[in-house]
Amino acid sequence: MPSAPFMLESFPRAILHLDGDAFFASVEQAVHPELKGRPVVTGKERGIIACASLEAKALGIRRGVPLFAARRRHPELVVLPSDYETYSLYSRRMFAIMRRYTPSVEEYSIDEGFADLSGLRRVFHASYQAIARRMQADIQKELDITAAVGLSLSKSLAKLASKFRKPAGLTAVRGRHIHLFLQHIPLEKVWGFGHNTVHLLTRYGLKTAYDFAERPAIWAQRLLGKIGGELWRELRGEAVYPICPEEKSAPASISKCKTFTAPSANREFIAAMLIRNLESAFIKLRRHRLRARAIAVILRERDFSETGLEAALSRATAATHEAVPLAKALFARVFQDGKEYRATTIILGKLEPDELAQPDLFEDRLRIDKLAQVSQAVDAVNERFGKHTLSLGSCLFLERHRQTERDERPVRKAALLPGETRRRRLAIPRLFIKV
DNA sequence: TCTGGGGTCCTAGGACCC
DNA sequence: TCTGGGGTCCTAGGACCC
Repeated sequence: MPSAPFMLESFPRAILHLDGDAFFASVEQAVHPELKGRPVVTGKERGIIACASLEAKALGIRRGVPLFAARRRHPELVVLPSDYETYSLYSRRMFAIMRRYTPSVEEYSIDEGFADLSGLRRVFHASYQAIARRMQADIQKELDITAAVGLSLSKSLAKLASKFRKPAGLTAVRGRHIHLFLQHIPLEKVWGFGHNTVHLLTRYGLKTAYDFAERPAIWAQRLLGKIGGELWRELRGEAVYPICPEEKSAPASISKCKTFTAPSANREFIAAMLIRNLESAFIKLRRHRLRARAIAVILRERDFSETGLEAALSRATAATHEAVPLAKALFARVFQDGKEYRATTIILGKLEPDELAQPDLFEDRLRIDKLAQVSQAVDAVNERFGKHTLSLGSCLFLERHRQTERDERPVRKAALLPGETRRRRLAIPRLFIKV
């Protein structure tokens, strides 16, 4: 296949993508060294593998697989519940190490980040690869976990490069080698090409990322819209997507979804599950010091099809009780008798900072203040004694269905560095309040 | 691969207004 | 109460990500 380097008009950048290897499982092994060398998976609490250690991956175990299936074939698996507090602690430490080299670090997810190294060769008297290697070495030495790194001219290319040699690899793709690199990359590996897009591109006879990048720009743009045009440029080495070093901004929406193991047609039960989701979502909303102006209710049927409705609240609120009537009304319109459902979802949307909320002259101040106080008191109790210790009377129904499960977490926790904090939880019986 | 949970962004089309 | 063209806002739904 004839191929020539892609010509770049803008000044090339040095973008690094760092990806923690089997992050959750590796952190567990770092905190519990006795688990090293053993096949470890996390996700016990959901019954689905959230992360598989390198040893587990070697056995063919992948994330998303039901635990019982993996366990049946591999009884030696070490199955752990997720411990997000510790994972995010390690995540913060990992990004802190990256930021020693440049402030231009983007925390893309808990285990992945980007950094813009452009112009740093002179500062460090080292090549970009050498800087990347130091970063990797720091992480391995200080955190006892490994990370794969990709280095190239755009985020999309750097992300492809970091996946090229895993675990712990370093792959640099120079401008003049992009066209060769892309010939090894199947379409589905490209960040932003999902199932549907790959299927569409395949119908046009494309197989690799190179096939896509080698088409005319206008073709990509017309076929795949804005994203298509952007990815086309990114894959040719133009840094279209900037590194966003800003703190993760407030979320645009907060959702809570819960699947019940056996699909159910029981209206009362499903409604109770939904209100439980609503509570969880509002707890998270208040933790972010936000108010919601809209809520959506979605029900997932046995066949995985979904129906839902969204509606605006009469005012932005952070009090669960204010949203209950609307949630129930939406539920009544979405729910169909006789249909079996397997999951409920609540989405809080149109979020705004809590402190901006202006009281409306005609509102019932007393009632609103009271409800706000109730929510605050509930949060305080739950914060101290565990989520859902106090919940709405509407959830009482769930108590009859609740299965008691105890976590068998290993007792040891990661040691904290000065200035780091961790929240503690206490288990006490659940209470219910009726409003 | 029979499928968990939490997000973001884009686009088309309708409602409504001049 | 016949009708062009354009703008904005909103919602539903698709697609994708980790």
